[in-house]
Amino acid sequence: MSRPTVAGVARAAGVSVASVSRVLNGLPATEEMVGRVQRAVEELGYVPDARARSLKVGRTFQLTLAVADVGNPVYVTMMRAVEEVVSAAGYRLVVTTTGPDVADEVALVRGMARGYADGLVISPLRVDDDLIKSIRECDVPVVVAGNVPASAGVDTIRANSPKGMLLAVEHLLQKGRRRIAFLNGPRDTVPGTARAKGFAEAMKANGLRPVAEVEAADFTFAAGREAGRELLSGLGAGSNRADARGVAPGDRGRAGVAGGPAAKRRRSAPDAVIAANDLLAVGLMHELAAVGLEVPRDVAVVGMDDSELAEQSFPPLTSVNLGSAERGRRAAELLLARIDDDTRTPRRIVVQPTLSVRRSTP
Amino acid sequence: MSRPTVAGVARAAGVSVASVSRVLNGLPATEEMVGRVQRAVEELGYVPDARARSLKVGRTFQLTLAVADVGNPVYVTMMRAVEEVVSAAGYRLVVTTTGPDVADEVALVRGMARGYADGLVISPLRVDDDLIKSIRECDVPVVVAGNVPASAGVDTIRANSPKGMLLAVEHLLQKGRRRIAFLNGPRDTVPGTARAKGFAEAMKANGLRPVAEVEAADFTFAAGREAGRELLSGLGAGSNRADARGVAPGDRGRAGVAGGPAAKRRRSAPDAVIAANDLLAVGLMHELAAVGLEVPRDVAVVGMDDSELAEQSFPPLTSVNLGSAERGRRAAELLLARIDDDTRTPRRIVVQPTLSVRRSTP
DNA sequence: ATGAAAGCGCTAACAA
DNA sequence: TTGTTAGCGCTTTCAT
Repeated sequence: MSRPTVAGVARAAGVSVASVSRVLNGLPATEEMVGRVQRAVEELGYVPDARARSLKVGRTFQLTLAVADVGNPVYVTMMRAVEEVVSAAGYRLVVTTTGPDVADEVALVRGMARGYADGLVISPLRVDDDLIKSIRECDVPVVVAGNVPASAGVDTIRANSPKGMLLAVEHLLQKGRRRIAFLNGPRDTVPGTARAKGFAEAMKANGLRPVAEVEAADFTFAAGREAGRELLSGLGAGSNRADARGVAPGDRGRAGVAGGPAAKRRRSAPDAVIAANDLLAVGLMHELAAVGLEVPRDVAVVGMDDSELAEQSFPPLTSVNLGSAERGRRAAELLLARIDDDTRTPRRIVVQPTLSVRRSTP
Repeated sequence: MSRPTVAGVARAAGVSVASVSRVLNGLPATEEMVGRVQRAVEELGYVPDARARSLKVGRTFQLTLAVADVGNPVYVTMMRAVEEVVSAAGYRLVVTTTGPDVADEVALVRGMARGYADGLVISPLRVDDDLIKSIRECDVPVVVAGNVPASAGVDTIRANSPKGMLLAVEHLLQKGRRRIAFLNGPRDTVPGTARAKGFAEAMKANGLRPVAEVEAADFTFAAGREAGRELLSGLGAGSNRADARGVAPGDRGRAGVAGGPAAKRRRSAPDAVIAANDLLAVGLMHELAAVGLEVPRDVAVVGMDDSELAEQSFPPLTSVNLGSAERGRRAAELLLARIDDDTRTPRRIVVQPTLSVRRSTP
């Protein structure tokens, strides 16, 4: 025997399907009616079909969160925040992965028109006109957690990368580090662009010139290692190494400050690296260890995202908190608000960063 | 104007709705018919409604993967594997989080009857009769990635924890470590039970008695730190510290280690710890560092799951690979097979572990 | 307060 | 090959 339907329940209860539906939806009915229906429901183990219901009422009570890579811990933070808000509002949250290609993102947004969910929060890694077009044409509300032009006319919530970079640079400066290098992710991504720009500005504002800049192939640990290797091999980074254990714990071992023939080399060796996210930073730290450089003594490292990984890494990673939790929360709120009223003018919210100082900086 | 439907397309193309449906589903039609329909579809930007379609055909072409905690990197591995298999089979994968309570899991399984997806892979943290009952009664196929009794009559795929523990213990033994402690997760969970049992057996088989056993409140980093602290404070673990370079900078001054009945302490101080998963292991390593113990010199650490975190941690973590990727892959295959044929007898697959040796063991 | 019936958008008989 | 039509399971008028 197949799954019971309203009709089955109605038959079992000896009432009409309309009455069953009413009782199920808490609309007015007599005590007795409620009792009969509930008994029948119980007895048959009836569970209403969400597809049929949503076909009729035009809503699924599901919301989708689309992220590029479930392995990136920043999305974990965001997911948790989104989940909390949407479930409090009575929605189910489903998470899907897009992968790194913009084509996948476009396909996902287009697919939303099929009625899988009542709304979408998307955190796109790459953005192009196709994607913006698909978002604008999407029948269900979309909130972008990331940077898209205002002309797109869509609700967005984004981080303030330049400000975050400023926080990182100034923190390092305050700790006496001036030979700052930058380990970026792919520059053709939204965060990659924003962070490159932010880094350049922050350095300039402080009268500094970057010691080195490398671009990882992805925002992943593996890519971070590889790019870290490149960063270290291209420069005389090894010259930072303090003379091993002869150095007292308090001494930050700024070897090479004194002049000498190695001046040129020394000049180009970073005493600090800012990484565009925590995964890259951790990958870099592995490479630093591999060539015998100690963090933070020889090289200070600052990550971005302040994800769970920053806390878990060793040494714990100083990281720019770009407000992933708040972005997630507010993205969800924006989405709920737009579902509620589709005519409101699109909002563009910027979340301000803070710096979580840990032991990877002196 | 609202979203176009088959009727709209049919009108625009001057054909019947049935013809539209046929063309869309690739059923035989004349060149001209295909052309007309496709033109109309293009023009109107028509996208078929998945809800209506699935209401009619009885399938959603979506599969659900339910995990307890998106922050646990072992699920990342599993997710990736499941995703790969199901998307190759033409299904969308949606991921949902259950949280740690069995009630949430039961609610999720019951909810599947509402038709959200054509199948479910669930990796339950806690299992009780209610959950098993709900799985057995579930109208859509369910595959359990975890340990449920054979009597449940459900497809399962699980790890071989005892074997994994044996691998860990024997590896440590081979490296000359005999004072082995165990950092478990909550024992009222499926993995917690399995690993406690496995650890006890593995130790016994090698004629060893555990130096200490502690139970973390959750399978999380924070709980790992806390339980790690407990483990270290309850024992004279600090006595392991090689004298080496004097006092390390991170030394938190383990007062009371010197003097007193050191012999007793030393006997009970572990020279190796096996943690029930990677997050716990990493949490522990932070606590070890905090009391000035070096890994692996003073204490060797073995994690379980061989997740991305094992590779990312510092030092990289030796970890028992319980086959999360393979479990994910085969769980997905099992699910697809059952969707294909609901009458096949339930299979119970056990995946064999391997050991990924890294630098946290000597 | 309850019941009969229309219809959400689609597919699959069945008819032509 | 194409069109007509009956539902999939549900909610919601509109009568009663």
